[in-house]
Amino acid sequence: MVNYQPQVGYVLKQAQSLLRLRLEEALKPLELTLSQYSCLHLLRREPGISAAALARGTFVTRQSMNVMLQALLDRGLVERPARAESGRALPAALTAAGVDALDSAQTLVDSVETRMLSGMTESDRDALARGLAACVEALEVTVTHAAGGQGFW
Amino acid sequence: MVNYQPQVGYVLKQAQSLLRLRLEEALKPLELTLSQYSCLHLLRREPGISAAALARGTFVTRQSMNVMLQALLDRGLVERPARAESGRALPAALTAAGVDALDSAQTLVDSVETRMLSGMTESDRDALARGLAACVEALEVTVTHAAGGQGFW
DNA sequence: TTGACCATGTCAGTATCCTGACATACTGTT
DNA sequence: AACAGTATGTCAGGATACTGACATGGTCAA
Repeated sequence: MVNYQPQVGYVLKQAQSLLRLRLEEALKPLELTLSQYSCLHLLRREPGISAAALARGTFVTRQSMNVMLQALLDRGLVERPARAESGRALPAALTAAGVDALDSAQTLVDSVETRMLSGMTESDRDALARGLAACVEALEVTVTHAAGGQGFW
Repeated sequence: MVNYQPQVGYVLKQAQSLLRLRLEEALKPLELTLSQYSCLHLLRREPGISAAALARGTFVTRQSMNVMLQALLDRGLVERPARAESGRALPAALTAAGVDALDSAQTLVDSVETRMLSGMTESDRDALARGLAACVEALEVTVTHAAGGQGFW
């Protein structure tokens, strides 16, 4: 075998697929999808964020994010003014019910992630996180804009 | 900050999203989806494989795989008998055109992966691959069945 | 042989996400 | 002030993947 690079791409896809599956399973009792959880999580971290910024932070288009936000609005987990005070961006924020739902979800998500990282040493986890971060950096074209993506997980 | 675990999950999602994006961009000139490439790749590695097995190896359902296979059949990249000689499984295989398309795609995919892993040492790449493999193992419930998923990337 | 069990292929319906397009509001340059 | 450029929200349409269900074919135990 000449190069091992292909293995990394496949294992990356495999790990993310499996993690997504387990997280969806864990969140199912709460009637939350993984994307919705990501949205709520980012909303707690950055209250008043716009839908477009939410979309960038959760790796979906702003169109998809607005559909998702509408569902969360209908369920009373998120609130957003009908009109912006200044500019076009409509600042979204969690409601009290949204905070409660996120708290419940966070426990389940943390449990899955802890399971995923069990059996690894602290330095192993650091190496993994740094390796993945290096991949992201290498795949980014515009480094300037990328700096806006603050880790919120 | 108490625990770093959440960071790993987020960066994992970020890396996979970005890799997927770059691969889709790279494959676009060939009119191939990343899922279609994965399908062709696995078909070369395991000729005569069933659609259900293809689905497991590419992390989609067998229903989705059959739709994808139909498209590849229509384009003449894959061939599959109308009836099985024994059992229900219909063995699929690449056509000559399919091999050509895969060869072209492989070059593009390898280039993206090489870019992703650039700037990392050999031991960094090994650590990354081993860390991801450990995550997969920890998230699997049935280890016996999982052994069927041979890396084919 | 009979029956339960499992894997595969397939059909139907649904959900989610995407691309393309347009109008609106700010920003910076001329 | 006027203009191009950028960012946001939104509407419309299509592509892709999923869940649920059913029939078929093979396997294994009673």
